[in-house]
Amino acid sequence: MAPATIKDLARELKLSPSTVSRALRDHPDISPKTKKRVVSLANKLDYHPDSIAQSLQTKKTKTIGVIVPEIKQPFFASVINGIEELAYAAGYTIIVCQSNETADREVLVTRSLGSHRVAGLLVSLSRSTENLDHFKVLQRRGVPIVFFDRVSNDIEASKVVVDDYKGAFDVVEHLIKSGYKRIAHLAGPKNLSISKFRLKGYTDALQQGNLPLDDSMVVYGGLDDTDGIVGFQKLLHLKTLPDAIFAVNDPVATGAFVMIKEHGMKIPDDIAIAGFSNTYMTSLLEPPLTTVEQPSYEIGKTAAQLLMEQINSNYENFIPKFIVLKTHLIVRSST
Amino acid sequence: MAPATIKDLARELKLSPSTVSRALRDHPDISPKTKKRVVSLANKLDYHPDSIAQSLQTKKTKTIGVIVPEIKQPFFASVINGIEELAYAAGYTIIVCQSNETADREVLVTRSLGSHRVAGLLVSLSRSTENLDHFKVLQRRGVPIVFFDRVSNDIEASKVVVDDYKGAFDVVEHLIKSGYKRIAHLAGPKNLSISKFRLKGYTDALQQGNLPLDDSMVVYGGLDDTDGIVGFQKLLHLKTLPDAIFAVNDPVATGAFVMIKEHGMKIPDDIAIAGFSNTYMTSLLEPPLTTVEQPSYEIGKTAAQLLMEQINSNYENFIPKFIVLKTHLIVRSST
DNA sequence: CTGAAAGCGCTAACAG
DNA sequence: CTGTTAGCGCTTTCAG
Repeated sequence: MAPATIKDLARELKLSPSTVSRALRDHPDISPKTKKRVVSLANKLDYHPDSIAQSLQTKKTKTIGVIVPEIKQPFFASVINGIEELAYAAGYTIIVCQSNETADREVLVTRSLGSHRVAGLLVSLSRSTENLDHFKVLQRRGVPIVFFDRVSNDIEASKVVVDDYKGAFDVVEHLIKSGYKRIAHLAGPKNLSISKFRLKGYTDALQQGNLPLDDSMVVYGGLDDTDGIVGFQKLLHLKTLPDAIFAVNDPVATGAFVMIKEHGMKIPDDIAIAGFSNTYMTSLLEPPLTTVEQPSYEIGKTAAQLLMEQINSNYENFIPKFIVLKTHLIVRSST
Repeated sequence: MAPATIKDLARELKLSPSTVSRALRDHPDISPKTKKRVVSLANKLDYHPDSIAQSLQTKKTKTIGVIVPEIKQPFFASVINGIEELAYAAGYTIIVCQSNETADREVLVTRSLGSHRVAGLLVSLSRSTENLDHFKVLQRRGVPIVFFDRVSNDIEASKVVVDDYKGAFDVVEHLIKSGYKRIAHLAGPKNLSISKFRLKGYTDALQQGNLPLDDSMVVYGGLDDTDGIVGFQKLLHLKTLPDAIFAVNDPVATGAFVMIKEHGMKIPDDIAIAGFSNTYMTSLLEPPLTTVEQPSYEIGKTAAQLLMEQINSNYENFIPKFIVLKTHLIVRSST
């Protein structure tokens, strides 16, 4: 059974489609009596406006696109929850896409979202993204974009991040104060903003703590637990082992964590370890992991908030905002 | 800058819009020469078809709606990945919505998806859903729906589940064979299909193992770690404590796990514990958790596959399929 | 207060 | 092989 249309209502009520349309949207021109008749029939026939047709007409949709590297990363799942809460309250639907950490796929989904005429875009960059032209095309069309967590300087747009620098600095400072002297860093992909800031926080904390910088103590890798495993194995080749490790994020920390134990070393006595994000599972490890809390849900809400504002503004002379949310050191017994 | 339309291309090439439209879609009627001209200009102007307009015309969209209770549950995140892979390969976009485990919200997002004229729906029921009319409305409109994991008998549709009964039976049988005599069950919400089957697997395994059924050993709750915490506390009130616990899923098992340790009991010596799903974190617990592997990614792919078939069929005399995927017992040292 | 007419961007007969 | 025409369901002038 085909869904009821405005025409159906009009025919049945002996009104014109335009009148029905106005009545449905509570236009002041329409008499209360007519409105009641229209609304009551609409309910009876279970009428719902065809948002496709609406969009074609108004050139606007009530959907916003979200691009994340991977849904399965708990951090992003939580960000999406934040986005959804706000978007939903504003009557928007979200389309979630994954770049699977590849630039190619990111370009494709961005285009697809553009073709869907999304009202705006919320993006966390894939780890292999270098070129941002695919986003600029949409911006030129007037599609607002807000970046979060993984951002780039090569594009003018509002951005929401956490203070990765300070988060990293705090955790390394904590390690130093706890007496660790040889602190290694399992770093993330070199081109990611989060990797850079966390690395900088690490080096600055070492310097302030008067500890020597040692390039061999920094191992670059990806962001998954397997990268933690590989990274730790590289550290094992050093002449002198580190006495503490700061990993770029929790999954990497977890991978290293497992390897440390497999090598029969005690945490934190033989080697201490800390992560970044405070994903749920870190609290369940034995010993529980020291980490840095990132307000993931807040990031989502804030980014969505900014996007909504931009959508509802006449974006002539729009000034991008750069919002930095606070992190919070969580000390547990792994350090 | 407004995006280029078919009209723009037509004007520039001195062709009619229909010719351009056909050329773009590689229609056999069009001469190779014309096609080339059209395609090359399209690339130059960065033309992409307006999928909104396409949908309005064809009454079809290339989007499929996905409704899950919560994205943040790793099981569902993984299912979504499976769905996405298949949908994406078939040129479909997915709109992911959460019911947040409430029936009200489920009704709202279902309607919204209907209004978006999705080509089909993939659904895992919220835990408070009793009435399925909101889905039946869409089915009557010809929108195919495939249910997965959390399904209901009250609706005729294809369904994809795992063998919850056997999974539960296997794990409880394993507990019995390992010598445990007083096996408790932290059960899920009573009205969920998965709860019922896992409970039945539990009771049947006890019977086959000649162990007495004891209602006080079955504690009903939700599906989160907090439910595991609460559930375990209820078990503590028993005169004789259980020597093993089978939890309806991993989060519940984890909650109980933490409480057991907090009470100073040893796993598995004082009390053994097993979960269901094989989420990643279960392998990291100390001791690692015995659980039942659910092929979450496969569930997503299979459900999407069924949906695609149904979308591409003339659903006159469509016969719903019921697919049961195998589970796999994973024995670790918590039992 | 209501209606008629046009058009959003695209596709699909039907002609030529 | 290409063009003309009509229309998807809705909103929006412009008239009454």
